Amino acid sequence: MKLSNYFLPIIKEIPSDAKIKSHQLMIRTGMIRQSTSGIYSWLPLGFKILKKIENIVRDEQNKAGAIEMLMPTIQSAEIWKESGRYDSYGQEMLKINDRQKRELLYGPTNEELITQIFRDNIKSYKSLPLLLYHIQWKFRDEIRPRFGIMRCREFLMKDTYSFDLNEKNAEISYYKMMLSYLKTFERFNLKAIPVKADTGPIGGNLSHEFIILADTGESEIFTDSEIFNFETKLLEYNDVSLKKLSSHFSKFYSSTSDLHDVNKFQKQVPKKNQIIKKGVEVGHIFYFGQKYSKSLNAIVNTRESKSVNVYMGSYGIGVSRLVGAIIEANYNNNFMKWPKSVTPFQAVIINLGKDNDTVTIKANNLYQKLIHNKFDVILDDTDANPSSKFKNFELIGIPFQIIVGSKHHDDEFEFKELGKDSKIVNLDSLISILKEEYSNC
RNA sequence: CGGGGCAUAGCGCAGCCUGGUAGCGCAUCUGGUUUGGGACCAGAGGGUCGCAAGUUCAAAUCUUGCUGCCCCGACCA
Repeated sequence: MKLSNYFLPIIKEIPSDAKIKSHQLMIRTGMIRQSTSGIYSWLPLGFKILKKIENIVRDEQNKAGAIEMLMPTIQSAEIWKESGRYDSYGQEMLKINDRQKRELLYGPTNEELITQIFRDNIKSYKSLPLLLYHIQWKFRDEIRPRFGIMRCREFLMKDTYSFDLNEKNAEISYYKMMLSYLKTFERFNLKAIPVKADTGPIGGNLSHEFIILADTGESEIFTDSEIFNFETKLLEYNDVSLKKLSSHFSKFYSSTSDLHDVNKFQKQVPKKNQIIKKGVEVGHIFYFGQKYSKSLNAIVNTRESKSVNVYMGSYGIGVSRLVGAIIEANYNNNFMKWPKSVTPFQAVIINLGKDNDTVTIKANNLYQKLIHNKFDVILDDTDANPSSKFKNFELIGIPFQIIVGSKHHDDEFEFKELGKDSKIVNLDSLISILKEEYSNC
């Protein structure tokens, strides 16, 4: 992509409405623009990052054996009346009437709809276990939206639903998702801590929130530093691995403020290990058993020809919120820096030359070479001042810059990783460095 | 939903108290000089001053109502 052809509206001033860093940076770098309170447009840069995050979430869901589908944003009120949540969900639900005065709603979550689909189509234990997910926009009419996309009304969420024949199997599905979540967040270089959580309006009795530590977070967590001593890389989706996982995370104290037990915390966690920090909730998993399968009548036959209401769980990741959470976790005073897995461009070529001079030709040739090698790069081919180019691309946080100016010879390129000193490399090693850096993404 | 604040050019703001031809900075466009850390000169375009009503010879300015947005709180992914 050439910057001159791209849509990247950068703002020099800090927007007065934006109070936290991720919100400010997303506005300034032209990632998002507010449409109305709590509702945002995703401009090309932000959209690209959002999609990259979405794809990683998708990839890890697929690896865990979940199957993707897509349910609509608009749902009928009927099934919500059946489950009893049409009234109990409260004012966060956006209710809509169509021209026939039919009662519709913009889905805040999909337990009812997926359960309806399940009950209408699955009748046998042989179809179980089943993990279905979709990545779809949700709407929750927050009392007070704030912090940009961190607490907004319309947001992109991945939600998975598990269906099992009994409680024991359902627990396996639950821990599969827990493992999948840990692996997912690691791919963003984020440390997400699973903490025991309140089940809220979703209902149920086993639940973890996944919290990313950040001072601007809205959740407070209490945990044991030992909980971090855990390696998910070698764990697979089998009984042995899942058992290891569940025993590790039940061994150590970790709680949100809702369920926090001060005495237990003091007794169970050695002073030096006590962690009390703020964080951003980026995922939430629930096991709720037969809550919806009973109210919505989702029944399968067992091997013994008995009817059983299926045991279910639901598992959410705030995909759009993750964009903000990743920024909150990665910025410093001078710039933010995207993890390589989600960076909007893998590298930026900053051309400091003038029209048609040798520097510009060199920069264009490099651009072609990198495109040819399948790198996703952006070339700053504008005639802005060098200083503003440097500032802007630091702000945007692309991890690697290649600066092409008149200082260096034909086969010398200035290669700079954000936050580090630049070094001079030739074309071949430039390409192999980039290949190496992006080999895991 | 309670409390507070704001609404004037794309963005950030001044003007309002004390009514009298709409301003500044940044951004944009044109021309020129620049080009390794947010450059300079000259010029240009861009506004039903959130909406509606009222007071007045005259309203961005005073009054009333409405709408939108932001902040604090309770609530929540």
